[in-house]
Parts: sequence; structure tokens; C-alpha cells
Amino acid sequence: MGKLAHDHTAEDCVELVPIFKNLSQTDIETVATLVTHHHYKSGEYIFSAGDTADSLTIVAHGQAKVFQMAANGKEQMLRILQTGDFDGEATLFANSEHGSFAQALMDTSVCQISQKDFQTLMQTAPELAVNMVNALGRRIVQLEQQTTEVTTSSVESRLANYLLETSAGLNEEVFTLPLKKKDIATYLGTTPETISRKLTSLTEQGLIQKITNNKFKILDADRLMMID
Amino acid sequence: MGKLAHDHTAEDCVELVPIFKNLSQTDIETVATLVTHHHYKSGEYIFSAGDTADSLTIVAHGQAKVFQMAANGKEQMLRILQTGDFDGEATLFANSEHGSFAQALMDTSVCQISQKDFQTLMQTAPELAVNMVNALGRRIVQLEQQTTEVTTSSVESRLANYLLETSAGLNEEVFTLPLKKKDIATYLGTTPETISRKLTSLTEQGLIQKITNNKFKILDADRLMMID
DNA sequence: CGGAATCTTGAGGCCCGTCAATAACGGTGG
DNA sequence: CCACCGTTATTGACGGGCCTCAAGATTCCG
Repeated sequence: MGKLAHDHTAEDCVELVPIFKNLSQTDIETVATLVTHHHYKSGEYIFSAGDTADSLTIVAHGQAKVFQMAANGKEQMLRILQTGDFDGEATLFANSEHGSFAQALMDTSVCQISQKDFQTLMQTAPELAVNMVNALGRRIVQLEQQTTEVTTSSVESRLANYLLETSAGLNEEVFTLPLKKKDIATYLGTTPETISRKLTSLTEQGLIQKITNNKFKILDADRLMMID
Repeated sequence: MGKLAHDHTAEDCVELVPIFKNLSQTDIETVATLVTHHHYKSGEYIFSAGDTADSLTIVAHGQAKVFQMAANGKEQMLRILQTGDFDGEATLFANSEHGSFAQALMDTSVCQISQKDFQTLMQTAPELAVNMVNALGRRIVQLEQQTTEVTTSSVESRLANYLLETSAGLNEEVFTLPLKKKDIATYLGTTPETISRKLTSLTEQGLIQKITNNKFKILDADRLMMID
């Protein structure tokens, strides 16, 4: 394979992404040849439930939401993929179908590497496998917390935590919610209406300040944390 | 290290456990030397939140429940560890503390291997790392489903699914619930009272039959599956 | 057999989901 | 720049599922 125009992009992707950190230069180059690059506009689907899941998808730039559809048709947000995050681990070995959807929230570029190639790669580059185990471990912790929060605390508490986490990630006084209320709602296991009401309630309690309909400011982080 | 009395036990453990499948004989022997063996009586804690988490814990025989404590003191069941299951992946790399508790539900024996040894092992035995990625992937799928179910369907539906899964795992006409109602409750994100009521309701609808207070029989699996 | 833990059953209330109608927003084209 | 229209957000009224509290029944286990 000669050097093609997209080679540069592929190597960028490899370098950006945590699971490919600490690999030898040779391995990095190997990965770059195995990876394919795709671009999605905001709103486009990267994959859908029912698609054959034969590759690992890594976000090189942008943002995408991953969600499931419950039997009764309700959406459940599973996570937001940021730059460097990946999805598809679930189906890396079982040759199966995606159970969830991934939709670009902004213009997003992703790398994909086939199940087969990735498995081979893990055999020859143990650091990759170790990075992978590490990443999956952190994902598990996060999922366990999400489950626990949803079942043990009130919507107001979950929303407060979500605001704190979101603002912390952006460390700015005034921050913009990256998701529509509908998506925040399914992420927190509730409805858009309830999100609206709770945001009003938090504002009336003087804990947050509403700037525009999706720009907010934390006024009292301590009390936000203490909501049951 | 000469052959000690517990070497036999240690190798058994290694052979029983899925993540150690497909390893070369040499690797299996190496693992056996790195593993320590412990026994816990029913009710004893294998680890607690706050303990230093410096090892991977694998259930060689028995059953244990893993749960978290929410800020408000409520328990959240995370999972049941069966023979061959393991926990500790979360803290395999971050040198940190356990966030959850593991308690033996019956007399249980576990193997433990230190973070450090396990990491070294993954570098030299790539199959192990691959098995690990596989196992973690399945765990993630299961957690995502748990989250989705808890937030999108009714307690009755969740309980129905739980009964179906439990009976399927034991393939017997009449099956015994392995957990106390309190634990089933926190697993399904509800309360013991509600579990009681819903079991009565399912019985009245003719979907299940109650034999004793924790022995049941599935009468109509199809309709159980269809509960919203 | 006895005491403790677990389970059941009832009554009451509240959180939050649902439905519906109005308002605000945001992107598009004239 | 503004008028327009689809999408998204807000607000209200209402009802129901489930949690809470409490008392009584049953089971478990020494």
C-alpha cells in the first residue's frame, strides 16, 4: 500500500486515542494501515441496532450519543462518546449485531477497525490489550454508578450531579448543556418535562442561575451535592 | 517455591475459570503460583468499600453478591458472582479503593491475584488479555441492559424478566430464588414490599405459581415476557 | 422451642409520568 | 433583517405506580 491522501488522517486518529497510547512506532503504523476513516454530519447515524457489529468504532473528533431502544419504544441514553472514546467492545468477540444506536451530535469523524484485525493486534501488541482492559474497567465503574444513581436517588439529585459533572468538565463559570433536554432526560432516566421543572426548582432555590434555555451557572455547588 | 499442599487447589481454580481458558500449560502453572486461595463462610465479606483494591478476585466455587452503598445509605445490588466470575477489574490499574462490597451468599472459595502480577501476566500471555477483554465486554452489555430496564420498564416487568432469567439458569420446573427479597429488590431498583406485592399479582394473574415463599414455578413464560 | 430476621398486607401520600396547550427557539429563505 | 415553520421547551392539571411507615404473620436457625 502506497501512501494515500488519508494516511495522515489515520495516523492522527491513532495518536489521539488513549487505547493506542504507549504502542511502539511499528505498532502505530500497523494500526494506521488497518483503520478506515469515516465522516458523519450532525444527526447522522454511525451505526444502528440490528447492524452487523464487526468492528470497533473510535471517535477521532466530535461527539456522538449512544442509546438503546427498550421494548416499549422508549430511548435510553447510554453514554456520550467524546474524542478518544470508542464503542463496539461488546461485540468484539461474539459475532453479532449492535444492540444500540450511535448518532453524531456534531460533525464527527471516526476510525473503524475490524474485529478480526483488532484481535490479531491484541495478540501481538499486549500494551493494546492492557489499555483496552483499562478502558473497559473504567466504563464498568461508570455504568455501575449510573445504575446506582438511577435507582437510589431522586431526579433532582441526579440532575444536580449531572450539572456539576458537566460544568466540571468544561471549567467555565457559565456553561452550555451539550445535550437537548430530551437526551438529558433519557440519560437520567426521566422525561423532558421533569427536567424542565427541576431546573426551575433548582433556580428558585438559588442553587443555579439560568442564563438562556441551555446556558447555566452554578451558584452553590456544595448544596447541589447534598441533595438527596 | 516447592509444591505445597494448596498447589492442587490453586490449579483447580485456574482451570475452572473462563478467563484462564486457552492458556498454555506453562502459563497455567505460572498463574497457579501467583494465586492465593481464600475461603469465606456464608455472610462473610470478601471485600468492603474503602479497602485497598490491589487484586483481582475470582470466585472458584460458591456465590457472592456485589453491591454499592449510595450516599443516602441505600444498597444497590450490582451483580451476583457465580463460579468463574470475577471482580476487581475496575481497580486493576488505578491504584485505588474498592467502591463496593462483596459478601459470600454461601460457603465460597476465591482466588486472588495481585494487580501487579496480573498486569505482567497479560503482557506475556496475550490470550489472557483477550479473554479479559471479552469478559469485560459481556459485563458491559449486561450493565447497559440493567440500566435500560430499570429506567424504562415497570417493576412488574423487571421482576418477570428476573424470574425468567433465574429459572432459565437452573432449568428446572420448580426453582428456588437464590436471593432474599431484599436483595432482589435492590437488584431491581425497588423495595421488598413491592416485590412481595408483585409476586402476589403475578400469581393472581396465573403467570406463576408459588410453592413456598421462595420456590416458584413458571406457568406462562410467553405472557411473562410480554409484560410492559 | 423461642427469638430474630424475613416476609406479607394495609393505608396513605408523594414523586413523577402522561397528556395537552402555549411559548420560545433556531434555522431557512425571501 | 425579518417573517415563517418545525423543533424544542415550558407550564399546568391529573392520575397512578411505587415508596414509606407500621403492624402482624411466617420462616429460619440455633
